[in-house]
Parts: sequence; structure tokens; C-alpha cells
Amino acid sequence: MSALKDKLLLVATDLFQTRGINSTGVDTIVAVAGTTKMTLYKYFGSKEDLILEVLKKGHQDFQNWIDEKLNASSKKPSDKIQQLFDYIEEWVNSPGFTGVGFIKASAEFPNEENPIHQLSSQQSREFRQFISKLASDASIKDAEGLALQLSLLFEGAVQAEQMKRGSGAIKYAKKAAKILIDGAIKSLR
Amino acid sequence: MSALKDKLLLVATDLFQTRGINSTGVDTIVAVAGTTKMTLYKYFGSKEDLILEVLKKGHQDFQNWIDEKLNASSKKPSDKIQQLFDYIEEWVNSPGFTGVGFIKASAEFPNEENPIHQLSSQQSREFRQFISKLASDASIKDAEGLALQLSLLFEGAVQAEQMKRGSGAIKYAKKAAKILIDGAIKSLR
DNA sequence: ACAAAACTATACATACCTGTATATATATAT
DNA sequence: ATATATATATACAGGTATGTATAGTTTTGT
Repeated sequence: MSALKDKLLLVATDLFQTRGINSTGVDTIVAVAGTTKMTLYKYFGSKEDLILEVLKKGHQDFQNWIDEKLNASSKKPSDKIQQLFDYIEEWVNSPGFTGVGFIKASAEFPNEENPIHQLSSQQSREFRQFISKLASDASIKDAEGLALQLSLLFEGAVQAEQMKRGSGAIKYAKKAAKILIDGAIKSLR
Repeated sequence: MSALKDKLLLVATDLFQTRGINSTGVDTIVAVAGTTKMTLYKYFGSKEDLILEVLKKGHQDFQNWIDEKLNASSKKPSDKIQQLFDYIEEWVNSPGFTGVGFIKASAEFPNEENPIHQLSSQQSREFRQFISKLASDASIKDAEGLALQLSLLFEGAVQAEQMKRGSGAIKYAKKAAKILIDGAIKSLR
């Protein structure tokens, strides 16, 4: 992968999160990245392509990071789902954090036929399924229901944290998640 | 209030929710409302003013509706907070529902100095304080903490429901809310 | 050294956006 | 009925957006 393509992806990711996707022109992106439009359009056929790649990379990075963290910790399934929000908190509070792409993208592109909406909608679904797998590995009965609840907490907290950094949203989301998970585990005994 | 101004507000509310705010031009709004730009700019000094009024009206409508519902039902504070999500579910499933303005607006205008961002951020805060008052009336200890958790569930569920109608998000948010509220009430005994 | 590839610089076509200017038509009120 | 407010029709100024065309410069591989 070219260094410039990397730089463009990095800059676009940051600008999209801090200024919004529609409000960020390609001219701004290339200026901040220190290159020109010709180069941007060489690597990305269109602005839409760039947005899609930014979303894909952001989602992959997040999934890889959380996968590693969970695998490096306890192997016990019921521990893993308990630790999920600890790692999410760590992720959100890490210096490089600029937000979760698919949450904003789905708000900025609400039309269901739009490829950007479709991708962000799919990523949201994938994350929910990821939680659902953790829950069913932990022998939780209504794994999908719990996964939906936890993903609501996650998405709400990330948005709140994006809106106002240090809002404490993550901390309380974590507490709520613990209560919901404990309840789901207890109810199967 | 003029009938045309009303119509413009109504049309703008719907278009902003279904197509996004930035993606909806004033030309589209006046065309759908069956009037002209001259009229729009007579009632609203700018597109920004229109957006702000749409947000204000949407928030007022929601607050008035939920206030009435809660006042018409039980007077017991611990019942009121329990019923909150029942009414939210009713609101979301009502035919006229197009979404909650401030959730999308804050995503589309992330810059904290932007008046639209400031208003939507304030509305989100007001709603949280509203829940917090319900909680403290019900003698719940950490009322603000519970309010934050419930507002996360609310915002997450509304966004999920906007993204895919009939996703069941509200149903599970309601269940989660019940668990969290029950836990908060029990812990003070 | 030299050819190929990568990158820059700049200008521009095209389209869309917000907001206004100007002229005309239609209600409404006294 | 006639002045006044209200709404329409239309064109356009000024700005900004994406995407491309053209020409020149730098880097890289061999």
C-alpha cells in the first residue's frame, strides 16, 4: 500500500469524524494530506469510493483490535462478554480515537439505496452479530436480544462521547452492560 | 402562524429525516411544499434558521406529547419512570413518526461552534434532565446516572429504528430499561 | 544515465447550492 | 373599489462541490 494512499485514508478518517462527511470537500482532504486531487483520484475513483474505504478500514481496525484484546485475555466465554465493555472503554479513551465511522455515516446518508448507508448498516449488523456470538458462547439464552441491547448502549455511548468528550457516557454504559449481562446469565440458571 | 409556514416546517421535517439535512436543498423543500423560495426566505431568514425551527418544533412536540401522556397516567413517581419507555414505544410506532431530530442533527453538524450542533446538544441534555427528574422523583439515588443510561438506550433505539423500521430495537430497549430501573429502585431499599 | 512511474501544479467544465432582485399576480381588509 | 399585504414566477449572482484535462516535475528501478 502506498504511503500517500495511507495518508489520505488517515486524514479523511479524521476530517470526516471531526467536521462531518458531507461538509468535508476533497480539496480540504488533499490540502491537509499535503497532496493534490490528481493523486486522490488515482487511488480512489471517486469521493464515494474514498468514503467506503475509510469506513471499511475503520471497521476492520476496530474489529481486529477488539478481537486481539479478547483473545489475549481469559478464554472463558462468560468472562469474555463481561470484558467487552472494558475494552470498548479503553478503545474510546485511547488517544487516536475519533469516533465510530458507521454511526455517523448512517446518519449522514439515510437513504437505504445509498451504498454508504448500506455498508454502514451492514457494519452495525456485523458488530451486533459479534456480540451475539460472545453471548451465545457464554450459553446465554436470548443471545440476540442481549446483543441488541448492548449494541444500543455502545452506539449511544459512542455518540454521546463524540458529542462531548469526557461525558462519562462510556462509564455508565459499562455499568448498565454489567447489569444486563448479569441478569441474562442468572436467568439461565 | 401562517399555513404556508406550517407546511414548510412539516415538509422540511420529513425531508431532513428521510434524506438528511445537508442533502436536502431549499429548492426541493419549496417544490414539495408547493411554494417558492421567496416565501421560504420571508418566513425563515436562512436555511440555518429553518433547520433550527424544525429542531425546536420537533423537540417541543415530543416533550409536550410525553408530558401529557405521563400526567394523564399514574401520579406515583415510581410508576411514571417505569411507563416512560411504554410511551416512547408508542411514539416511535405512531404513523407520523419520522425520527428524532437532534440525534441526526448532531451527527450532521459535529462542529461544536455551530448553532445547530449547540441546539441539538442542548435538546439531548434537556431530555436527559427530564428523565433525571423522573428518577429523582422516584427517590432513585444516582438519578443522573440512570438517566444517562436510559437516554443511551433511547437514542440508540431510535437510531436503529430509523435505520431499519421494525428492527425490534425499541422492544429490547424497553426490556433493558425495565431491568436498569428495577435495579436502581431495589438498590435504594 | 535514462526510461517509466509517481506526483505536482493549475486551470477549468459542470453542476449544484444559498440567497436575492425584479416583475407579476392574487387575495384581503376597510 | 382600491390600497396593502401575500404569494408566485423567473432569472441570476456568487460561492463551492466533484471530477478532469494538460503540462511539468520528481522519484525510482535497472
